[in-house]
Amino acid sequence: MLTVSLPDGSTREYSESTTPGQIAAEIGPGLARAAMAAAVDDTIVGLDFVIDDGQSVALRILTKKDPAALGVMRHSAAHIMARAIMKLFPGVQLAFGPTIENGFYYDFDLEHALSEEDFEAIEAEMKTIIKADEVFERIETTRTAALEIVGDLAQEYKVEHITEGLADHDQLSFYRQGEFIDLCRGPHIPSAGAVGAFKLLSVAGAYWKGDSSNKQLQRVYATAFFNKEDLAEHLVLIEEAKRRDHRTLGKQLNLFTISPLVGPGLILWQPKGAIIRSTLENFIRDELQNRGYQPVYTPNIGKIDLYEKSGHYPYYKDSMFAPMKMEDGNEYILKPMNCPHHIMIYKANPRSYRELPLRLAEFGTVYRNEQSGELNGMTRVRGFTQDDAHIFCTADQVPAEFMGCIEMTQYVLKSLGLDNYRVRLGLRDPQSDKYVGSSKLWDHAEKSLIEVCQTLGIEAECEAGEAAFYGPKADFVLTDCLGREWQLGTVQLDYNLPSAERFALEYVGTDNLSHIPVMIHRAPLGSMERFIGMLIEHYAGAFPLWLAPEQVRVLIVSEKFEEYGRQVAQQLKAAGLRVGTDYRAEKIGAKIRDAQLELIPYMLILGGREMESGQVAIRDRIDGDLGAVPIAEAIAKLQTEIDDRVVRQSFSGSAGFVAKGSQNEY
RNA sequence: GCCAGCGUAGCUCAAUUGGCAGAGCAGCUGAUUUGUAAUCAGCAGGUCAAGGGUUCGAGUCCCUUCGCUGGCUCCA
Repeated sequence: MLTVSLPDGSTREYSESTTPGQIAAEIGPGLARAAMAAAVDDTIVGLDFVIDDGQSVALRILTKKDPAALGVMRHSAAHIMARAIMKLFPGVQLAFGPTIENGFYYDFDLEHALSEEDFEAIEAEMKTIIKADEVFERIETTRTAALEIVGDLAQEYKVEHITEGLADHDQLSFYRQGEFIDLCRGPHIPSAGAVGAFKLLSVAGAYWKGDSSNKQLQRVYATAFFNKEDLAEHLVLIEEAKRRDHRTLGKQLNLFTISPLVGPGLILWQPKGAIIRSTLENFIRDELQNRGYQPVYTPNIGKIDLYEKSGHYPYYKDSMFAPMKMEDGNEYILKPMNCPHHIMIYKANPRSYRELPLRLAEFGTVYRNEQSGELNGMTRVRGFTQDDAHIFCTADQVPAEFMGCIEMTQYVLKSLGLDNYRVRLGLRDPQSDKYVGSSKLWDHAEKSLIEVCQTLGIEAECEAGEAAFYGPKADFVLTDCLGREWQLGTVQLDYNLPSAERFALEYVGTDNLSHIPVMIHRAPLGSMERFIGMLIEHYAGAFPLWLAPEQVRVLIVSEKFEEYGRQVAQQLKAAGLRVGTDYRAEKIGAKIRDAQLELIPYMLILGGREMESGQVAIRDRIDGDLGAVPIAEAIAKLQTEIDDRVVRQSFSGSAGFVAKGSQNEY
């Protein structure tokens, strides 16, 4: 007896094995037509999946409306793409072709170097395949038979995959569609016709099995949807992301520039970008002071011996700028981290438990020689400034310090209108013994990390094995207004650098004995470069008033009012506002347009009426003309908005972009 | 670093099979004195990324280097 329960609560009984496809057909021809896949006890399967007799299962038929069906269809689309490419180019070797966040890719090894020029032909071929609407047929085989099949097809990568990756699978499956057959776990949609709309997006190199010592394959990225409208919507979001690209906006709005002559990956902050950065830095500086941090300054270079001692140099030599050799025999390097310098400040005095926690903060600029292919605008650079601090504390103080770090990050992000984030807790891999520090310390720390997140009501996910060898960590992952993820700030415990093997840090405890402190690295924003790069994209260049480089611009209706304009501008400046002026001999419409395009939050428009009444006409970037008010009133309005750090507008759509931010830089 | 693509004025982009390097915006000068998203005219602006080669002739074809883009690998 086979019992199948359906989402509506009803149950059906069968005397023998059956499939979701058959059950859907029984329920109704409409459902059978709409069915794409099924979920049996929450496992996604194809409609041809055999539900064995003698069990009791929950079944859901998945139609085009189910997000899970989209993933199934996209994988089928990957097969269709592979089939098309094999048809067009001889000697294609297939590697892997999985579904990803917003689409799918397939890795190929072929003689012809694929380029976007080939996309048209591939898409045309795919269209033909989809139109033919052939079924995806599942073929189950034994290992031996499977090896024979891929051997006959001369698919070397599949042979290797069966022999190695699938070594412990006795039973394997293939999917056949027309002449195309591919080793595949499935499931697939019933037939190709259900792929409503698709588009090839890009081609890129990718190493076989993600290992750079392996051969590089050609990866084609694409996406697919059940209907044209969804695809169009997705493409609009891709366009929106392009429009917000911080590299484009940074150039347009004169925020920063990169000069090949200065060097790739080295950011030159233009005055407008520098205002944003320094405003943000001042904000954080105030907050650090409130929270008991002490500012320190350390140089940009240090003797190589310092980094030998910390262990960084031997390990990260390749991604550091080469040492500078001096005539006296000493070698110096550009600092890739601030922590060893801060440690030396700690070590400059004998420390008592009474001084702990000692919190040393610095906007420290560090240099890392990132691989050239890795550089990207402000988000991946060779010189960057961390909003860094190191906390030296006792093991008992770790939970409170950790709590403080998280709270500060929460506060900072909230002040920027960044509400959508989660915390990723990197914990030990229980199998590994690579970790520094006693397991008692680790237990204590990991437990307190989890508890603090719970107390603060933060969405936290634990990832075993993601901890650094020297301590557990918490990374902030922010989702921006387009749904893209950015890895930003981090809090990391460190049992390594203070240890006797490294810097042998000490403090005298209440027991008058020497103890080793715990060190916490933390940076709520991560790097100023990456963070502001992200902010530019999140705000699409339209910064909230408190951060806007030019907060208000005075526009005069004609040159007759220039003198009045100067008076108004002077008053705004005196009130501490960042004011710009436009006294050009242009029509007011042109001046407004220019200010609008430069994303100036407020314009004050001055003509005869305003001059006579001592008023200003406020024009809001978002809401337009707000009418005339006395100057003092306009100033008060802007100041309130600045003091409250109001974030007025940020596009909020859910593009579901893939998390492409690289890892944090600690 | 690797694979692929790209590089023309400050910016966005043209330039036919290899045949006189162009436009809009921005800039400068002048005129205009303007009421809520573009006033008009003139001027100036280039080692076509750099270097080498093929050719009667190269922005265009080939090679090398640099830079950028999309990915991969890496990321304290």
